Amino acid sequence: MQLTTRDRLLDAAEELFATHGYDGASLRDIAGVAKVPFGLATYYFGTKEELFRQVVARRADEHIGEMTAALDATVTHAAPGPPAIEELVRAFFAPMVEKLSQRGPGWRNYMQLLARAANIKQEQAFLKPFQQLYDPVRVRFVDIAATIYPLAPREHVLWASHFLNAAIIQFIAGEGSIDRLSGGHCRANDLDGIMRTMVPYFSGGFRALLESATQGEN
Amino acid sequence: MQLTTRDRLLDAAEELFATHGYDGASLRDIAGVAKVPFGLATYYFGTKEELFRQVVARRADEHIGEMTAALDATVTHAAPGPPAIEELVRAFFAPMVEKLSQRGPGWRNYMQLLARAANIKQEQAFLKPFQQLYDPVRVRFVDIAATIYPLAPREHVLWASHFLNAAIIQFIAGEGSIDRLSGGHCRANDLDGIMRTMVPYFSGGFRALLESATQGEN
DNA sequence: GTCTATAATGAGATAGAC
DNA sequence: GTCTATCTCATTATAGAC
Repeated sequence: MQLTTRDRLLDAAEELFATHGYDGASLRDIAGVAKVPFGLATYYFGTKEELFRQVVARRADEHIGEMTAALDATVTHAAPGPPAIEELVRAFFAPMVEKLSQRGPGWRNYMQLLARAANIKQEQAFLKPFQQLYDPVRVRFVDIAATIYPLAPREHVLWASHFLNAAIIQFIAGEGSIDRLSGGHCRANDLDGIMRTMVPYFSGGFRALLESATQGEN
Repeated sequence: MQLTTRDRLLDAAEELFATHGYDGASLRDIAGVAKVPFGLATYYFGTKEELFRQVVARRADEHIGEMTAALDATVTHAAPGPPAIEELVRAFFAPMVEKLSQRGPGWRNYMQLLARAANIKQEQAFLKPFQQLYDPVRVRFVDIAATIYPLAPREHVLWASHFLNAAIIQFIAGEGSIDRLSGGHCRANDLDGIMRTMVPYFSGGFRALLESATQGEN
C-alpha cells in the first residue's frame, strides 16, 4: 500500500519534531526524510505551525481516549469499592508503554514528541492548547486516586500524581540514558521489565505518602 | 557592582537557552536580553556552541560537586552501616530543589537548561559530553542505594534510581504544570512542600521495589 | 490540482572601523 | 582591545509553471 504524500510528510515531521525539537527540525529536512520535494510542506499545510498541529491532532484523540478508558476500567472493575492503587498505576502507564514499544515507529515518535512538548514555557503559544489537551485525563487520574485515599489531603494526592506523570514523561523523553548508565543491563524498550518495576515502585510511593492518612496539612 | 559584558551575555544565554531551547534562542535575542550590541556574542565566544558550553561550564562543577558531597555525607554520617533510604533520597533532591528555589534566577535557569538538555538524541553532538558529566554522580547514587539493598538485583536498583532521576528532571523542566493542574493548590516553588512529599514518596518506592529482596530475576 | 523556482527574512560568522 | 557594518547561508513562505 502506497502512503499519500501528505501522510509521508506527517510521518517525517513526527519523526524530526520528536528527535530535533520544533525549532531544530526544518521544513527542508522534513521534506527530505519524506522524500518529497521541498515546498510541498507549505503547499499541504500552509505553515510549519499548522503542520505541527496536524501531527499532534492525528493521534491525540486516540491516545487520550485509550488512557481515559483504561482509567475508567479500573473503577468499573473494582466497583463498588475503589480500585487497588496498583491497578490504577498500571492503567496509567500501560497505554503509554505499549505505544512506546509495540505500535511501530510512528507512535513511538509521537510519544517522544509529546514528552518533549510537555516542558514548554512562554514561547510557542501555539503549543499550549496541545499541552492542555492532556489535562483532563490527568485530573481523572487524580480524582480516582483521591477515592482510594479519601483521608489524604488533596495536595498530597496531586503531588503524588504529578511525580508519577513526571517520571513517565521523562522516562520517554530521556530514552537511552538508562541503557548507557546501566552498561546495557537495563533496556528502555524492555516492556515487561518496565512494568514489573514501575508499578510496584510508584504504588509504593502512593502508599508511603498517602496511607498515613491523618497527618494532615500543618 | 557592574557585571561585565561577558557575564551579562552568559546570563542572558542561560535564560534563553533554558526557556527557548538551544535552537530556539538566537544570538540576536541573547544579545538583546543582555542589552549588548549583537556581534559581541561571537566576539567573546566565537561560536554559539562555545557560548553554550561556557554557560554550562560556569556551573556544572559546582553543582556536581555539591551533589556528590551530599551523597557522600549520608554515607559517612551513617557509617559503619548504610544510610537510611530517606537520607539518600533527600541528599539527592535537596541540592537541586534548593538551587531551583533559593539561589536566584541564574541557578534556576541553569537547572531548567539542564533538565531540557537531559533528553537530546542524535543531534547536537556537542551536548553529549555535557549529558555525561552527570553520569558519575548518578552512578554514585546507584552504588550507595545498592549498599542499602544488598540482596536486590542491580537491575532493580538501577530502575528505581532512574525513576527518581526522571521525576526530578521532569519536575524541573515541566515547572508550572502542577500549579495549573491543581488550580493553585500546589506550587512548584514551594520548597518545603516538595521535600515533604518527594522524600517519603520515593523512599516508599525504593522500599516497595527493593525490600522484597529475594524475588530475584526470573 | 501538483509541483517548482523565486523572494524575503533572519540566522551565524567575519572583516574591518574606532 | 571593543565594537559595528557587512557577508554568506539557511530558513519559511509565495507566486507562478506544469
